[in-house]
Amino acid sequence: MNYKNHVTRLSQYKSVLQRLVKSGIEKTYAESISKHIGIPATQIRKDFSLFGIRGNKRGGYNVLELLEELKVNLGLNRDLPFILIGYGNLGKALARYHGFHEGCVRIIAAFDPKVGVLSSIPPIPVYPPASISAFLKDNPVKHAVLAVPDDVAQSMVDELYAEGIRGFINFSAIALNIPEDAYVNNVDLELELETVVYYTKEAENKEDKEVKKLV
Amino acid sequence: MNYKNHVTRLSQYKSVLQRLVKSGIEKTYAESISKHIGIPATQIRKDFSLFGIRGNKRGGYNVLELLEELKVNLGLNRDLPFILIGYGNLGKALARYHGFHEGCVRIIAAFDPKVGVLSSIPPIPVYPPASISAFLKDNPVKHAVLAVPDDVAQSMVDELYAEGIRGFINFSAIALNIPEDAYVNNVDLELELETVVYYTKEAENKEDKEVKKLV
DNA sequence: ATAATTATGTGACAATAATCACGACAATCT
DNA sequence: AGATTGTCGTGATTATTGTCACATAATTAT
Ligand SMILES: NC(=O)c1ccc[n+]([C@@H]2O[C@H](COP(=O)([O-])OP(=O)(O)OC[C@H]3O[C@@H](n4cnc5c(N)ncnc54)[C@H](O)[C@@H]3O)[C@@H](O)[C@H]2O)c1
Ligand SMILES: NC(=O)c1ccc[n+]([C@@H]2O[C@H](COP(=O)([O-])OP(=O)(O)OC[C@H]3O[C@@H](n4cnc5c(N)ncnc54)[C@H](O)[C@@H]3O)[C@@H](O)[C@H]2O)c1
Repeated sequence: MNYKNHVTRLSQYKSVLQRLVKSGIEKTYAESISKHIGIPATQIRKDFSLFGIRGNKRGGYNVLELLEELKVNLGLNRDLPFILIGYGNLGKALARYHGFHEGCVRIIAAFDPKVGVLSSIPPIPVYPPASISAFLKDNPVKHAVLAVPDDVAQSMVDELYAEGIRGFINFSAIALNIPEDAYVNNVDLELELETVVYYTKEAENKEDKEVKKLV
Repeated sequence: MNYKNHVTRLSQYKSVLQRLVKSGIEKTYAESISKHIGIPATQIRKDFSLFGIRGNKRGGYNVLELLEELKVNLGLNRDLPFILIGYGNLGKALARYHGFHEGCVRIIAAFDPKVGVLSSIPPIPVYPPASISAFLKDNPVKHAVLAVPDDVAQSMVDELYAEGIRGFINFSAIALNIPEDAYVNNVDLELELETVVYYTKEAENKEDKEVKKLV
């Protein structure tokens, strides 16, 4: 199966652990985490091993401790403000999402030219893009979510990089050029829908083949 | 680097090709596709080779033909209606996104209990969940986007599977159980933001190391 | 005490994926 | 026509990733 990569998996583990904490569970096991997310227990242990996370022989893992170690390894054990560029369809959805507040990630402000003046009506304040520079001088943010139209994405990255942003989540479909010391995560939602079509077709074909075999 | 997998890449190639078509470009080369998305040209050729896509020796690829072949291989050369379950923050964003209409993927209806009666005001009609079954009897849809709260996701999958849906895009954070002949693509947006934090930290550390080396 | 049980942790192995090196061959040039 | 160039296509090679088997430690049972 496709478990993506070790960092993604670490984040998935963290997500499960957060839910365990919420339900008041104190101890867990590789095997039971596996049941939650469908990643083999041995893979989970291997990942932990890789990151130097250790449990108790025969005793599994203390939920709170494990969660803390996962956070440390992911760099999520600190305040993590994000800014949001583009308060359109997708930007609004992200801004209004309350799940983030339970995690470590917080969107603290959005920027969109549609807003003439600064406004604090939505869950987060929305400012005109011209004020990004000033905002970042007061708020040491390192991460930005780009939910702007494809054709302005690159120029926004350039500007944001110049202002000190080093981590980007890019929802536009175009590839962005950035310096070595920054990181972009491209999230292409259209692609996410399309690949499902492929794999669904695959499943169909497999069935066909099996049917053929039986004949 | 992390180019995800061959299917994802195929979809990326398709996306570039669509843009080339729009700009009226007729011929392209592995090397120029590479420039657009940052995937090495040899990887691109290897992928094409794997899927039996062939170009012209020294002549590159005919854009329209290549696009068509990519679509065929991805299973996107046909009508691909999706239904959307959950018309909340994220559901609305997806429903209102116009990029889909230019591609092959179309969301034709949404279902949400907040709508008491059927309504056609938004870009797509939104119906109460009780009418899913009836709707699918009239419309042979195979794919669904799940943008519902975490705690109802599994029960919706069960219901949708029973009604014939075989491909799912799941935006909730919990893993879904499905039969072998169906496919779920989990898209966890919180995780997408979090992993950026990790990689940004990595870049920082790398810098630190280099600084150390110089000292 | 000793044995049995149940997890963890990790090195060895297997599978998968990416890169490289180079041959084939069509187009263009001389 | 023959040489040259540019691009493709792919087998061989290397790197990455996942799986497995089993040694190890803690706990429980006898
Ligand atoms: N909405 C979706 O479901 C969806 C799906 C796939 C991809 N995407 C991609 O996500 C991105 C955003 O999509 P959307 O649907 O939210 O688009 P949208 O048009 O609704 O929103 C874009 C927003 O960006 C703002 N904007 C424009 N220039 C700006 C600038 N320089 N600085 C700050 N803000 C600026 C616009 O005013 C607008 O509000 C696009 O690249 C789109 O291709 C969206
Ligand atoms: N919005 C985001 O940015 C974001 C980010 C990360 C994850 N998510 C995840 O995406 C999912 C949706 O998030 P959201 O922000 O859109 O939530 P939301 O609460 O705004 O929307 C959920 C919608 O689902 C509807 N719903 C409830 N039960 C239903 C049912 N049985 N059938 C059909 N519809 C039903 C609700 O009426 C609501 O409109 C959640 O699982 C959330 O964790 C969202």
